[in-house]
Amino acid sequence: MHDARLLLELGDEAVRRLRRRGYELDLAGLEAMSSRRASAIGTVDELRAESKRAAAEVGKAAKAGASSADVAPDLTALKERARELKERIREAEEEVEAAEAALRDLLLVIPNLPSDDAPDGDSEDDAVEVRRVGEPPAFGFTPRDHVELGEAMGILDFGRAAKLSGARFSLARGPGAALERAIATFFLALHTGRHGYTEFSPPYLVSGQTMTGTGQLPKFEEDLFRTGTGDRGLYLIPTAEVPLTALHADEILPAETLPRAYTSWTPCFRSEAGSYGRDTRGILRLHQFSKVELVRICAAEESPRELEVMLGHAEACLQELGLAYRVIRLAAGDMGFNAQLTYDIEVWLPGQDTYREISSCSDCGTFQARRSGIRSKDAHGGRGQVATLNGSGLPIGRSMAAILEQCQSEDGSVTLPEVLAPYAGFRRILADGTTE
RNA sequence: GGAGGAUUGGCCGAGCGGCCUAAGGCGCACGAUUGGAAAUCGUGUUGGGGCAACACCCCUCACGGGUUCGAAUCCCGUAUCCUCCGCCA
Repeated sequence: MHDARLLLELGDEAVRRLRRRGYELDLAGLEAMSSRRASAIGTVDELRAESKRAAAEVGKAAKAGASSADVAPDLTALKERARELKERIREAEEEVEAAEAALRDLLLVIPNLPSDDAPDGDSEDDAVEVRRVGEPPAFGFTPRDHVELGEAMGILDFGRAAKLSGARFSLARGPGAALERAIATFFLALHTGRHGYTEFSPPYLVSGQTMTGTGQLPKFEEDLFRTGTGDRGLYLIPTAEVPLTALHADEILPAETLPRAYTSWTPCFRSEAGSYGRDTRGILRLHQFSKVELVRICAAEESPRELEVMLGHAEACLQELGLAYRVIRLAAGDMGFNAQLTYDIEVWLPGQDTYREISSCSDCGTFQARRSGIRSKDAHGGRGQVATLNGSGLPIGRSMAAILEQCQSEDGSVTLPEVLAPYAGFRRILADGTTE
């Protein structure tokens, strides 16, 4: 959420930057709502001050009345005046409430300002490639995709997943399930051990308030799974970013404890409304998948640097696995609601003969922190704004797909990256699903 | 699900319907003292908002209502935590 005052200070600059992501800011409307709120608050404050004075007078008069009986009529008049004031305060408060609600409703749907580093455009075609790392493997045969490989080996079973839950679910079996666990554990060990992240095991069901704080609500309700009993409604997290970022909602963090680096391996639930027909094959786009997430909270001015650091941590996953990938910078109009700058990492998928998204690392600046009330305080009591960043480090399913496809042999076996063997307990999955 | 108890500032902890502009302590910051430190002394220290303003004003004692001229204090509701019972992986 934006600070109305900062947005107004930026003025036409804000309009220009938001236009880059296809949002038309009504500056005049914002200005009007903002000053309506300010004047309403001013009115209430004045009336309250007067009311406090009136109450004090009544108190004094009452005390005086205890010693002389003839002040009683005076006292009644004073009380009457105080009562009238209260009436007027009530009316003025209604106006404040209405003005604040109107302003907040507007602010909540304005997306973050894109950084000037984000290229122009509004589609994935407008992204700019930053670098390519690793060589896509050259096969002397036609590489199979992960669905073909996984089903042939009997480690992925889409038919039974559909029987259980319908479309867009997957089921891993035997070495497939072990491989998922191995990948996740490997990523966690890398981030907690080498990159200095603190691991969390958070709730997967969170309140609407938490979803609002991280910006999923009110705009993206249709993307979420909702559950509840009685009148209690909870949402299934679409990513661990939600609980990890909201952890410190309404808290003031000591500046010297920044940056905070958090990681968590959780299931993620997404309705994928609006993606009908896209990526219907395999484990690339599911209603439920698991992911190791990275979240960083830092001083506001550090966020561009922190983004590069976090991107490096996500890239390290692929480098360690020896997988070919590239990094792109998303166009202003193609970024998520909260982001001011986003890098995507795309891994090479031989089965599709293309690079596909495997990680999205975003700098949300102060946008998300303001919305959820995360602040900082230095040793001298000075208050500071904090920035939040989040990135996948990495999703398990897509990582597994990339491993199966990039590490396959002509005989239908898959040789795991060296680093995974200790976690998986085997180094190869043969065509018949046995391991060695 | 049932019965009781609790919720006060960064932390602990007092608090009679008006002098709560919240005692006291701890912690922290700054200063004095010191060769330097400890100890000691002094000062400051909840967080928001209105405003050009560190002036002034308003709000904030879990949250939301109510009673009252006036609520941390009384009443109602909600949330969370604790204890016990029930159920349960």
